Amino acid sequence: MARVRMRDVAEHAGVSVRTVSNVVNGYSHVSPDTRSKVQRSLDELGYRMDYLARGLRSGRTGFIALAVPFVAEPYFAELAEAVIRAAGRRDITVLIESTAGDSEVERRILEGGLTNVADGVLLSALTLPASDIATKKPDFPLVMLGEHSVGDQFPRVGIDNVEAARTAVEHLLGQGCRRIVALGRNGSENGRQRTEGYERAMSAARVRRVNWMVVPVEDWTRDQGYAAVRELLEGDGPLPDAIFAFNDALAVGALRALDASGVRVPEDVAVAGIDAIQESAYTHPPLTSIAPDLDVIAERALALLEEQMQSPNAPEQSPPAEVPREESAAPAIVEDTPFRLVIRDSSAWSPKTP
Amino acid sequence: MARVRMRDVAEHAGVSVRTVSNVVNGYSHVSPDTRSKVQRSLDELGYRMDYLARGLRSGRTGFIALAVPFVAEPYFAELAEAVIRAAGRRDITVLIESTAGDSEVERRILEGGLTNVADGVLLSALTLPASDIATKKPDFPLVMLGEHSVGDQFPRVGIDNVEAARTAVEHLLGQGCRRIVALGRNGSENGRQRTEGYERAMSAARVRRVNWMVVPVEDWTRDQGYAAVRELLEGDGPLPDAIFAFNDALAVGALRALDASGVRVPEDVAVAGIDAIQESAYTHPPLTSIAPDLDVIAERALALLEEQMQSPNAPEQSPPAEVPREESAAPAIVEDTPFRLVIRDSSAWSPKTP
DNA sequence: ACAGGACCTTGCAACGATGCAAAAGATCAC
DNA sequence: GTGATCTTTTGCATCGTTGCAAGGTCCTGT
Repeated sequence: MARVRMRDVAEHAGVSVRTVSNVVNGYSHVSPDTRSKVQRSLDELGYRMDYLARGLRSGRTGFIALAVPFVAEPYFAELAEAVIRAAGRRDITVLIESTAGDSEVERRILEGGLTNVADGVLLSALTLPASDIATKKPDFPLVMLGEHSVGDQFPRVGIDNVEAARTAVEHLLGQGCRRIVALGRNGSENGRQRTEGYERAMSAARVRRVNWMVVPVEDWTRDQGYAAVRELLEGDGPLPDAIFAFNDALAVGALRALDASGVRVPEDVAVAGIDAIQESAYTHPPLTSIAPDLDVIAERALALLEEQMQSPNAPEQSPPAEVPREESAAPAIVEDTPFRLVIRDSSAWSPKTP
Repeated sequence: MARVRMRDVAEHAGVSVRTVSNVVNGYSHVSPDTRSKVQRSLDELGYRMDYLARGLRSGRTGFIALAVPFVAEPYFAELAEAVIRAAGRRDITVLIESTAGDSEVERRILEGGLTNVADGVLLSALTLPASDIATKKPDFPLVMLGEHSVGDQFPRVGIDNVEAARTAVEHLLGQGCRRIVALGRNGSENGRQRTEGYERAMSAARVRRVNWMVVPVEDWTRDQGYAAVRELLEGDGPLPDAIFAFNDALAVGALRALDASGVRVPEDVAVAGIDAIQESAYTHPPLTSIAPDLDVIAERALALLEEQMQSPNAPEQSPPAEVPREESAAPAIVEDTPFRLVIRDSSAWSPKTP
């Protein structure tokens, strides 16, 4: 059975191809009679739209692309799930692309590598250096997820990383901890911001600088968290009384290392993370974490994307710019979405179940 | 800057559109002179292929679709990552679709809902009832992942679930466990097979039937594993001495429930799972599990898919079938891929680190 | 000098759908 | 009955690319 095209349906129903198209697209001026006749043929032949062909002609594919560094990282997987849910409510299909944390791939996406196949792009950039972001000005709908890009010339949706980190550290301070390790600084902007949140909280609590401690890692993964804490424990410095991990994956690794060394959590060392991935409710002990509202992030990101997709964009016929157009662009859209502090046993003494 | 088309490049370089196409596609009979001239224009104008248009004309999009029940389930996320890696080696882009475990969506995919946009489909079906699978005969390249479908008329790649389960249970038996609970039966074929593996192992070890125990769940998720074990512990029956969870997510939930109740693992109850998701190396204690080789699965699946994509398929002009074509189809291709038993502390007394 | 190739380049039509605008038919006021 | 208006249906061109096959040009061997 070869592919059924509109032409086939048209012949079967005895109408023109255009009329079939009208029925399929719910055009209003079609007589009920014709509509049902066509619909019957449609069903009978099992017609399915060729989205490629439609996309070619109409410029709309019905797809959006979501680019994340690693699909298998729980946070990104859960984010993807939220985006898929939100897109489903809008009859949009999500195409997920993995950048493998490669800045080359991220650059290619910024330059439009996915625009032919997707109407818009959600990019969760990991490594993209500020310089690249600053110079590019994409001519297609794009929304950045989660990362405060320096220039902020693209719309961005995500939690305020500084505030999130500060909230977590404040909580640990509130539990009486003072020697708090910040685990996870790396080259990323995100890492910088979470470091800043840590410093602000420590500073505000007047913790002596000698007790500050920032431990670098390469990636925000379980094994890096494990290795870093392992090293920390083997060192000869005094033990910290808390670990603030920049994400839950690091925290999971940290918990494992502490457990393996017989360090009690939270009695000896309290632990908190960021992301509140599902896994974090099942660690030993369950992990205190900052929970971004992924559904809100996805919803807002899609709304912003749709806004851009609807605006004519007017790339060519824009009237001669009055202002020389140098950085006179619209003010950056930066949406900070809400987050919650989820307190679990890893930082508190009132046991809870997942 | 509007979209740059081949026509624009052709004009800029002073050649025909077709020649540009030839250069872009690496056609061999192009003079070095022309090639470099075109290449220069290509770069200068920043040309990017419109994959939609190419796909429309040539029938090849360069995409394959991977449909999994839930992107956020670690096993599927890791599987997706493996598929993406394998596809990357072949210059294929993977489009990930989430079926949300909805058999309606799975059916739609089997009927070809993704064929316009993808050259082939990898489907990891969860709920698809045998009846549906049995009656459909897709006219596009399709490979099933992981699930032994009853009819097995589609190529399938994955571990032998019966053997995998048997291996895990044999290991627990080898540790001296006898009252082993199988955790995770549900309506799925996969669940049936893992139950069978459990039963075979128990039977072979001559464990008295009164000690067999199969606990049903709805989904193979952490919370279901937690709830089921919680219930088990609250019941008045004697405690099991081991839990064999049908996947690691269930095992993670089980471990948490045991931990919360103060049951020691593995001293009181040993635990083993299937999948060996990354998370399983970081549980308390680290989880013994069956590790399928995801890279092999992905690699073999793509190879089978490419085989189908290359074969002409000849759906219409096939010579009048000598045999009435009823179920005389080619023998099922079922590739069982290797797996390993990864022994960690949850079932053994020789401590290991992740 | 010329047929036969090999090499390079090109024009045309087509993939399956929709934008556009006009044609055909129906309805109504006067 | 006639034009005006509204509804319903249609034909044609077109989106950006590649398949096909032909048209050149330049060797090569005889």
